[in-house]
Amino acid sequence: MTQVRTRIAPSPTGDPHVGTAYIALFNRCFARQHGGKFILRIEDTDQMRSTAQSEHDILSSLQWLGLEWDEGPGVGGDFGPYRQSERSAIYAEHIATLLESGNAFHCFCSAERLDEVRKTQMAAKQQPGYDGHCAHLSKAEVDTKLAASEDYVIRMRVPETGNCEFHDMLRGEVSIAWSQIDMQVLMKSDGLPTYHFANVVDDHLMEITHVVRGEEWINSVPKHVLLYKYFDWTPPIFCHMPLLRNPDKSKLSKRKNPTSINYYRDMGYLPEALINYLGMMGWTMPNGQEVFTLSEMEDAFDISRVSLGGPVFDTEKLDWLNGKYLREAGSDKDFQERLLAWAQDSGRLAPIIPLLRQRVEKFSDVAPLISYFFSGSVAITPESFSHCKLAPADACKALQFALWKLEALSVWSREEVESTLMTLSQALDIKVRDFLAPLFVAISGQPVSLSVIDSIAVIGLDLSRARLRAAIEVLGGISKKQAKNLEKEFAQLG
RNA sequence: GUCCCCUUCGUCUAGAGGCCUAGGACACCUGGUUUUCAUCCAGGCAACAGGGGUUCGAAACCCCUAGGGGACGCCA
Repeated sequence: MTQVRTRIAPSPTGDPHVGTAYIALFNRCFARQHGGKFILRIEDTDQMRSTAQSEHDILSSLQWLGLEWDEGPGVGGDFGPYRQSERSAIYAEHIATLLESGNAFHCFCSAERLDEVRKTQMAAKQQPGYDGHCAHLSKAEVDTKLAASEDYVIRMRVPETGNCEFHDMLRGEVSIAWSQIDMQVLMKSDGLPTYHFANVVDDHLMEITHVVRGEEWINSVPKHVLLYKYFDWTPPIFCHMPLLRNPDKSKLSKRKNPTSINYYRDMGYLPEALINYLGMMGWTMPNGQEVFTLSEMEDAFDISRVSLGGPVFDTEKLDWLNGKYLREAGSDKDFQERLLAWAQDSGRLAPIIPLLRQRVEKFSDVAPLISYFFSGSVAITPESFSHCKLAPADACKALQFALWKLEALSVWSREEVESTLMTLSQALDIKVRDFLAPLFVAISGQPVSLSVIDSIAVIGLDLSRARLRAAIEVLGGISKKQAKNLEKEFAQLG
């Protein structure tokens, strides 16, 4: 019997997401349970959005959670490179095969034309998709266009009739009509592969036996099995996990919930508690045990015990669980060490020392001044803002705009935070002092504190976002309608 | 809109046709312990989406309806 090999394939385009950790956990447990290997592959084929920072954060947060990989970046292995941006030659070679066999074709359509087509189809209430415009160009026509160096992509051919039937480990037989499947782009005009193509090629070459991933992929399985067929490869076994949900049951998203693993780390959750909690999303130990370690989960793992209803990622139970670990696991000494490590390693202490020194006369003055750096939320009421010059509605707007600006920062530094907020206060034509007043309250819970700009820089986007949102709520919140108007106004600010 | 997936307490879930008067955990409520609070302990509230079948027997199997979610990109 061949060795089980599973993988997690994150795309380094943002914060390390708890959903990534969730899927990584199940992949790892499945592999370990079968004495197999768990592989990490970086899917950085989106040149525009992939960043080294994001890749670094994702890798280190998986490590923080204890989800180390057997093969992948930093570890090596016999199937590398494990970064798709370093595998271009492989994709070029494989796309040539498909072009030769006629299973893929050049497409010279412009983005504008495709938009147009899609719009027309939508208006006619048809299934949106590529209309096959370039599917039947003659070899001569293609050569002429290539010689004229026209931009092109490469698309796959798809059967027009019949159904694609495949097996899912958890859901059994699934059938999707080929007519539902678009002539997917495999190679983009920048010469890089799309997810669908790179994913299939890499999973095959890396000898992945089981693809365990989120339910969101289930509709693209036909594209993938078709590619396996075109290459005459055996497809892996598919297993689609339920998606983590917001309390309103929609797919877990940072707009509605903290989704960054960094947020949970900064809030002072223990990695083993977070892992334990993720392990109870859609899964239970055969003996019903609720508190368990990663290695206990790996030993007892049984993928057929996954339940398919999308679990709500609701932090109440996580809080209880984390408290239980804090109270019951380890000695008082361990607790002390972990607490100190958390405060120090979070990078929050060192940068505030210079600010702090100017304001204290004795060490005993320190604790009240810095408590908000080490808090999750700060206690505020509408009255906390009563000294602000801005009316509550304007303060709301200022806070929301500030949040959006901060979220858009590509580099997180004191200087960036400062210039962003200064520019924003000018754009809004509000005195800096008045503009910053509600921010002081939102971030520190007090009208006066250490520099709010430094504070934001130090506590980071995740915690800042949580506090700004909380403050907006306290000030009366923003309705959906208002949000739309604000978005418009914000866009005009430039 | 089209297609696909899903549906047990508010939330996470147990449940593989009779062991189900549907079990556990979180949250909530009540009581006990505790100088307060928290912890801890004991108890309580609370669910099989609806309708049809199949079967001696359905939370479980099948069908329909409803509800929820996802996908429909030169993003992954």
